Amino acid sequence: MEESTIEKIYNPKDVEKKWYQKWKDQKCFTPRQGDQPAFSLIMPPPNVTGRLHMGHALDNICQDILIRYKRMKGFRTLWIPGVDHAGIATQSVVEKKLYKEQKIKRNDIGRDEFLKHVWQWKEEHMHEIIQQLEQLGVSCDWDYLTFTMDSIPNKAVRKFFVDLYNQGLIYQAEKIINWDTTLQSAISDAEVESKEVKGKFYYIQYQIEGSDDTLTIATTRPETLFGDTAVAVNPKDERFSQYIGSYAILPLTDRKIPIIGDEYVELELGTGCLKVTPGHDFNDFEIGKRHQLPIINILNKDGTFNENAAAIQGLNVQQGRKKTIELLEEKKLLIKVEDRLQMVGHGERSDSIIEPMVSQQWFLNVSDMANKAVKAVENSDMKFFPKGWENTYFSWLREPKDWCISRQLWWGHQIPIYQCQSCQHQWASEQDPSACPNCQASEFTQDPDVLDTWFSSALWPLSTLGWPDQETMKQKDFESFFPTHTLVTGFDIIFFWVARMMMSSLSITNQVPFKHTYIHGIVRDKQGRKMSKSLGNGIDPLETIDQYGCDAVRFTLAAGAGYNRGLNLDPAKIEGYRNFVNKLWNAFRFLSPHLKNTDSNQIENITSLNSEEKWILEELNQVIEQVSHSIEDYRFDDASSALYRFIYDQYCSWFIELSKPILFSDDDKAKGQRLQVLTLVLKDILKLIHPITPFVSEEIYSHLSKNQMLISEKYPEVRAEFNFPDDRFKMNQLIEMVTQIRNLRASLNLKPKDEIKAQFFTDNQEVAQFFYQQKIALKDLAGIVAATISSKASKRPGKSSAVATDQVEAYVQLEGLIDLKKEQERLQKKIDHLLKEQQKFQAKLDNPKFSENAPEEVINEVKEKLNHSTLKINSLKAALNNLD
RNA sequence: GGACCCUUAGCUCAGCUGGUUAGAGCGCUACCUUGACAUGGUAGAGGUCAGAGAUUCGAAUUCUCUAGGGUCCACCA
Repeated sequence: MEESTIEKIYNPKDVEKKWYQKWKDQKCFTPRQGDQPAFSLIMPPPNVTGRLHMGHALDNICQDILIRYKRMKGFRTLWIPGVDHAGIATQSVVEKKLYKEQKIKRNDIGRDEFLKHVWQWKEEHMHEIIQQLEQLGVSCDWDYLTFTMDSIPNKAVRKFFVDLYNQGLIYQAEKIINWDTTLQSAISDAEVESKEVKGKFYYIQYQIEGSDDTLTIATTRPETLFGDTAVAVNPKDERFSQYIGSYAILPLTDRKIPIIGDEYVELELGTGCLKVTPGHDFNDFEIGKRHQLPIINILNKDGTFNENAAAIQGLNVQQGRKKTIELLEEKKLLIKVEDRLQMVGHGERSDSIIEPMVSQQWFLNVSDMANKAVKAVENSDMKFFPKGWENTYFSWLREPKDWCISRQLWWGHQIPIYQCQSCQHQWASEQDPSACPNCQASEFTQDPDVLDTWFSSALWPLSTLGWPDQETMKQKDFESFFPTHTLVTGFDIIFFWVARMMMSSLSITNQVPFKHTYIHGIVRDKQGRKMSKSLGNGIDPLETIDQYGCDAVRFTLAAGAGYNRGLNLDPAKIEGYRNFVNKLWNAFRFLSPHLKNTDSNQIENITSLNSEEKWILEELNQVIEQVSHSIEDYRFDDASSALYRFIYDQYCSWFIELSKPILFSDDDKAKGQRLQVLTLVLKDILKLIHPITPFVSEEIYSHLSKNQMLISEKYPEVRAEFNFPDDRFKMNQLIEMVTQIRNLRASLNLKPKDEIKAQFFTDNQEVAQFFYQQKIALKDLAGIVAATISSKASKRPGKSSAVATDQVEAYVQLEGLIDLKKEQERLQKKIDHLLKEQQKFQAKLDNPKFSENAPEEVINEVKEKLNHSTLKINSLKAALNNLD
């Protein structure tokens, strides 16, 4: 034992710092050597720009629980941490900073110079996010720390890209894409969120060429008419089909555009006439393809109108719309305007309205990969927990669209496509080339675009283990650790990330990147609302750790993480678990003065154990079983609550309380034995709970075990020799009896200090003997002095209150204190309640259909219950009769 | 428009393949500074498991419908 004083209130701050440093220094997070099976995880890399939020905390804590558990189970564990370069986010942070501090825009200094600034920024800030991760207590192997733009990931990206290019799966094309006018880049379909926006439906009149007839067109985007190249009607529409083949005069311009027939147009929608803008609408683009319509681009990259929309050139979309309406009104071509709710695409990152635009981009054809990825889940090579999430996964992968992978940014993996300036040959290359492979000319240019950040993320399980560099793969032991075991993440990135890792890994290695995917819920506030800046309801994990301690936060998140979709976080909960951590601390604090030689992990003489000792060991077995199962099933909630109950109720409230008289007695033998049990159970508790609350458990353990750190201990297993069902039964009788007597005392308004005399009656010899041994406990816990135990044949005392379990009756004599009438009522009420129960069971058994159909187990169970309530009823009835 | 999920104590939630006297934490009430812990102890109140119907010997649990809430996907001009 250390001599230092043990504080009354557990103080997490110093403890956390101390142990994290020790674990790191002693390489506890590094996979151990040997031939044990491997277990590996990859950390979803947080953005280098970010600050950790509760979602990160939950995600990482679940992983840490798994890795600590498996490590203690003897696996060769590896958890690989990483940080994401987050193309868009980082580039804009640095852009803003440069402008703010030096009034420099990126175009002023050029690409290379700008990237130097970004790298510098990254060097300065990456450690911040790592430090935040460390505060969560994560036991990942920092030697494996990977940044998504490190040279190995870059090699991985280039190799994957070049292979796909050479297979013809990556291609360049002029297609309609989502254009983010703020970022001035293309983004993928997955990065567009539709949001409901209040808009208007404008009805515009078009003149038909060479006729007095007009067509009315309804649109939400009148300003795009400058890019229109047709009017479409449904050929089946009798109102308009006659016009197909004629031309309409496009208002505000001098152009005439064909009126075409296309099945896509719906009869009931709008006016039944559709303006077709192939350059700025996904559907119109398709219609345009079918009818070989020309494409007119009317927007600049920043979202203002260009010369093709001369009347509104230079205006942004909002202004352009207003101006267009004014012009139409002047010409009396605007028939009417209606309010309308519509879904409009917004950029995930920038939140600005996405403009569909036709542009030259790189695409990846994912059909085959997606197919493989679907099959891998269908045949359970990879399993989702909870299973339901595979639907989300399938829905994305079963209708794959080509992935737009190029981004008009500077920060990211530059596309490894080169073009020769003399022969125009285009090729993809894993290394920076020195000459054109076609004509050997040394003048060539690299495609300026970078790849979607998710393209490198898709390779994360491979690149973090060194792929494709053979040397590094060996050094990182790719062989052992790939495929990884479990991916832990949120459902919001099932298709962004999970699906894409599956696709790339299957395509490269023919193996799944991980065998399980555990999807946890989204952390929300107490009322179930998303945490957001605008609502101001965010809970910062680091502040919370500062306030309550890391273990309390970890336990709270673990207790909330199961198979649910949301985790509503209430600070009151964290406080509650802070108290629980303190409870554990105080259990240790109570024991510590009694502990001398605590390094023993043995019970010297199992046969000499008494019933309560056997009971706690039996209960220990139960909790070991339950916690292990729950963690393996990703039911961290079940694991936490099993531990909570065992520690709080079984260990602290009963076992420690029952141990007090022995520890304060002079019976050295009994004391020694009891301490062995107390210590063994406490040590197992610490081992069991360590994955969830690593700090407090390690701290306490350091007082109990001199040589070994808890993090490297072996996880408890169920011990066959601790199987004591009979003692469990006896102990439960005692617990029930004590509880009932306390209840009786409360109903009689007795003060805690008031002592009572009791007579027990039972025909169960075992229980009788046990109660006899527990005289002191009965005094301490129920305030009973002078108890006697006799058989049920004996005469019951008069003027007494009584309580009963199914085995034991207790009569409490309280001369003068008992109001006979009240007591009668109390007993009658109990009896009535039990009678109802009894009738229910009896009715079941009397029902012939029940006994015919129900399995024997169930029937026996009901019989047993009937028997219990009958026994109790008889006891209480006797007590009632005995009252007067 | 499709798909999925939720509705159990005042609050936040467990309740697995149908058989419990329907549970936990917080909150609440009463009493307690008993030599680990007031970040504590003991006891208690509180639920016709959203509603209706069906299957069954038996439904919080399975099925159908209704009402309310949520999430994701979708190009409805």
